[in-house]
Amino acid sequence: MRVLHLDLDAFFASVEQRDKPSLRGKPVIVGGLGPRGVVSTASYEARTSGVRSAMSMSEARSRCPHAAYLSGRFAVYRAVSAVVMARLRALSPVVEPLSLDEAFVDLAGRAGGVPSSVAEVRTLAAELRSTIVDETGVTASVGVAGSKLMAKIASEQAKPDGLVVVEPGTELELLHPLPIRALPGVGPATAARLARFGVKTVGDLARITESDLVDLLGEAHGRSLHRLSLAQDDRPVSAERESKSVSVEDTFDRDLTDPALLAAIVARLAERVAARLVEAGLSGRTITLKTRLHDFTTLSRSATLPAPTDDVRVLSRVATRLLDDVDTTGGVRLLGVGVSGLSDWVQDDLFVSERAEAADDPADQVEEVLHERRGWSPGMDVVHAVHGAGWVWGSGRGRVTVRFETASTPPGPVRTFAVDDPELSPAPPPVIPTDPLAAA
DNA sequence: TCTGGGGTCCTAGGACCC
DNA sequence: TCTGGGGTCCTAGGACCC
Repeated sequence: MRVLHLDLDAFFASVEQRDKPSLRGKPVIVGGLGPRGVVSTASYEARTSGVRSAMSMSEARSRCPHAAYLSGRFAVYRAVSAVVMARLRALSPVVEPLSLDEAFVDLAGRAGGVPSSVAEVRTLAAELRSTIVDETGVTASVGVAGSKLMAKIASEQAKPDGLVVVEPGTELELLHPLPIRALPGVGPATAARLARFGVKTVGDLARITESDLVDLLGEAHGRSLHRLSLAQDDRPVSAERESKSVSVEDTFDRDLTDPALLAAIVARLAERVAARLVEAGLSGRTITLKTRLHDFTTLSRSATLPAPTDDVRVLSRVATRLLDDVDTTGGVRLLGVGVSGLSDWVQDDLFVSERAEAADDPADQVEEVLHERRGWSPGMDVVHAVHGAGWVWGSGRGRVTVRFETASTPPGPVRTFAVDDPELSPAPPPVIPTDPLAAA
């Protein structure tokens, strides 16, 4: 019983009810209020009407027309969450937050060590829950067990405002009757696949051999679900997990088609990502553009730089270039820009700084320096003596791939050259369209 | 008016290297 | 000349989680 999982009940809605007494006892739904919003959190009163997280707001409104609909106050939720996490860290320093409203605690890191009896666990958890209500005004459900898997399942069983302790040896009797969706990693697609083999409960799953499960679901997924179905879970509670990507995305109230507008939006998203990177002291090598089309198909296009960057100009140039590879004529409902391959050092040195300061257009200079020092970087404009104007699509291992196109024929052909091809040289970038956003 | 925003992990194929 | 396997990096897509 060394792992504790805590989950705040209907967190966002509870905070709203706490701060506005007139909402108490009433259905409260927090989520996006625009035409394409979805439910983030529904209070228990709203759940009575069948409203659930991730449901479209339009459906929520038809199911529960009398609810209070709120867009959410994330700064407040973050502050409440910080109080809760601090309380957990006071219990044991080994705390792994999963989101604002959820965390694992490794009780082995506690001053008194792993509690030795169920009675001790109950006392500890009861004190924790009452402290949290006192300090924050919202209730928490807690599960305690020997593993992350069972602690999380226990807190789910405890909801709302309860406590479940799984005694050693009783795991399978709790686990096996549950639907497979109770296991982490079983979503709609996996559940549907397994249902075709008559697997509905975790107990059913436990009777499938590991090799059959691997054949059905793939190596990693098959093996891990096989183990979880037997309550075998030795994943450690990990306090410091480094982030692997940073991204920003926007869904538009209506589908957009104007290419200049789309390019300007991508540039703006890149600015937001860059700001987040700088704030976090991070930089990254791979830039990804995400595009969701009118029919909800989702595309991604990415390019990897020779060195990490947090420079808004580089991110913006590369991201807008990636957009050129996407056919947006049918309409776009979402655009996103992400950066991965993160480093916690910022790509910078005296050489780059001096050159950038001396330049009229620092973006050009940064690209030129990147080229001189590290090779061709994606998004860079180039000109080839034979093929004409193009831009760098990718590079590495002695080659550089260039996409050639004109305004009338995007996307054009892609050709590959040796990095030292004398016919190939950097070219001045085109003028970036200024502010068609005003037209939106 | 179906379907947000921020993430993580995995797979598969191709290029390239040894 | 043909055949080959392992490992890594990169890209694209998909499933999943809160």
